Amino acid sequence: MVTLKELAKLLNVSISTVSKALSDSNEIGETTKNRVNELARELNYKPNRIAQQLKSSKTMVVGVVVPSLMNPFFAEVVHGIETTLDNHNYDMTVCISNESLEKEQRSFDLLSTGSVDGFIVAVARETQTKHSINHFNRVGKNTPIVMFDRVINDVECTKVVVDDFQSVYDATKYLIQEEHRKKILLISNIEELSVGKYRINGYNKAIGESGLSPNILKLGREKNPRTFIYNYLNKNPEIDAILSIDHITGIMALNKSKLVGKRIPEDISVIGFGYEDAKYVSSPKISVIDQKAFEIGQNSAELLLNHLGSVEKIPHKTIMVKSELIFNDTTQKKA
Amino acid sequence: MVTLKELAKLLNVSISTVSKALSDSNEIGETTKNRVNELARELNYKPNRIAQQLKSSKTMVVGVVVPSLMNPFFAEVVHGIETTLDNHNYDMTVCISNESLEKEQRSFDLLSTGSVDGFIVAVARETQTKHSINHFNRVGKNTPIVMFDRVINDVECTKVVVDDFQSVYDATKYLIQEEHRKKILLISNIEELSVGKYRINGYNKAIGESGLSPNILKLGREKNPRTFIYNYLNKNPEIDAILSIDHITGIMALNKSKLVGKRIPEDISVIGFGYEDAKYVSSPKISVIDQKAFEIGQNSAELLLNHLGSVEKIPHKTIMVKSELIFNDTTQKKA
DNA sequence: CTGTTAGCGCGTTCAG
DNA sequence: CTGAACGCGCTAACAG
Repeated sequence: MVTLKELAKLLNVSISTVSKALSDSNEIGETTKNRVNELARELNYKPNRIAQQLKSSKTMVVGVVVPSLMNPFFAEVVHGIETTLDNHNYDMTVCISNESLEKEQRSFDLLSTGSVDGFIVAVARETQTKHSINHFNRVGKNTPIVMFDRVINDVECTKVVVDDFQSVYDATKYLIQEEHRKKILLISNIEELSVGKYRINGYNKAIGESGLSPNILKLGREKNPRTFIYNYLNKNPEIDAILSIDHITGIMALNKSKLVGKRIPEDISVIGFGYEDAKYVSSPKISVIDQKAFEIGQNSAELLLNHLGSVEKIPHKTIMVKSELIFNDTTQKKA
Repeated sequence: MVTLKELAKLLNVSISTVSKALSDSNEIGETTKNRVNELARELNYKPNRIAQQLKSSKTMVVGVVVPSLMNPFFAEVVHGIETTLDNHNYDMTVCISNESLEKEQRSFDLLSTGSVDGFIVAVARETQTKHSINHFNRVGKNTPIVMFDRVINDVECTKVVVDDFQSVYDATKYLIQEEHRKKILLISNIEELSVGKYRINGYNKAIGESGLSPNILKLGREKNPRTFIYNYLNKNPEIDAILSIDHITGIMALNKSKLVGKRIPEDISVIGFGYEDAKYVSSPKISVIDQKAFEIGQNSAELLLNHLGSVEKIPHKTIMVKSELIFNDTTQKKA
């Protein structure tokens, strides 16, 4: 790596002259600037970012800590984050917590020692169930944190949440009022997460308001979710609508509905959750509550950059990204 | 952020004494060590990584440049990379090229100026079609590069490739010899990528050896691939097996086969490509050529770490990660 | 217009 | 056993 020092030596000028010349300071004469710039280009000089970071105590790097990248929702959020960060010349260090509290803590503690200017995080399952928040508070004192989707209310920081309650409430209402469904099954494998609870609450409220009775199938970490769903549908043929609150069980339920001989959407409506791409792998194309993952990522990054850009402390706020009920071919109303 | 200097001041000792005490140097007396360690813990002292990096000219960070994270194959590879890096206390900076040459170049040039110790990359589509390799050579002189999956032969670096040709050849042979299929359709949306071409070659060789005639459906960037597939299957009812060489069209074809009234796997066998999780969203569970994406990531990271760990130059090599034909429920042979 | 000096935070000689 | 001094590469205040 060629450094300022080398350039200075070769040109018989001082280091700071070179530095100033390269940053086009008006303290330096045209001729010297030209000499410097030419040699720099010739030798392909690039300032060492680490040294700049040490000097400025800014890294232009954001730490992104997510539970998984194999979950398409998180993958898309990260894509949104990257897009916005790139527009502002920031890089991102990605850590995958694997839903582990310990890993999440380690990532925060390591990166917070100068490696990043801020964090964007969706907290791990274990962190949420154990309600462990020390690492956030420890780090958050010096480094801004933005939480998205999986947030912890007790941590004071900026948050980007999904309208979990409302979106499921609305979808349930739709099934009741527009499609006149009577036996609506809610299906889930994330009932222990905060977002899962909000979504279930939305369902329960809508069901309660209509005098119907709830049917909830909680799969959790069930080993054979598909068999489980199949058996349930077989034993409960009166089910006339299925609403999934995660990105996978909706498609499973759709497939199993066909197997038990239901016509879709005539006999049974299906609404999935999470991301629009689900329609590519489902048949018929599944209708979904689209969480707008990309936007969530963009918003998270923008809010963080606001904090990084301003000198004084900005008050923390919580913004909500509205989901959209997208009608494809598993509901009676079509696109 | 608390620094060595602050600790030194509070304890009335010199900075270097604190530094040595914290690294448990035997130059320092027990009592001093204890005093230092206690205060350090109390004030939650953590060494500034940027300063360490500048000093050591090692960052313990790897740059990972991939075309996309929404493609589950790349998401899983990145997961594998992260797992291995984490075991060795490395972090990763992830850049998404979005298949753009310009973005890929920018990532390489920026990160190579001290930010990372090495790179792992799957080259962008545009880079591959334009065969632009200057940025790799420029950076590769000082910083080791590992390419995976989408590699460029002319660049001298370590490579991790998939047995694209062989895996598709074997799967085709299987369909011919074990299942006695006569009209095997190859379906693809990546025929312009190098890996796509290798896979098609594997198919053609197996077909040719058996005296059958090839049937290839190239979807490219087709807007309505599903309709396209449906129409094709309708017009060609003699098709008795489908082999997809990407991670998505196999599931589409499976769904459409059911729609045209085929029994699976009695009337028609389906083999998908890419990742085993595909079975969760397909019904019946799709049989696949599993690319071992996680292993590819692990291997890439390990090879890079070898280079980073050794002082002298290690010769570049190319390793191949073997895929596995996984039998689920869309082939006559079952798991 | 150019150079000297200092310092970001750390680790590591070398002197005492 | 402890401290002073230096340098990693860069920027910026301050002299000249």
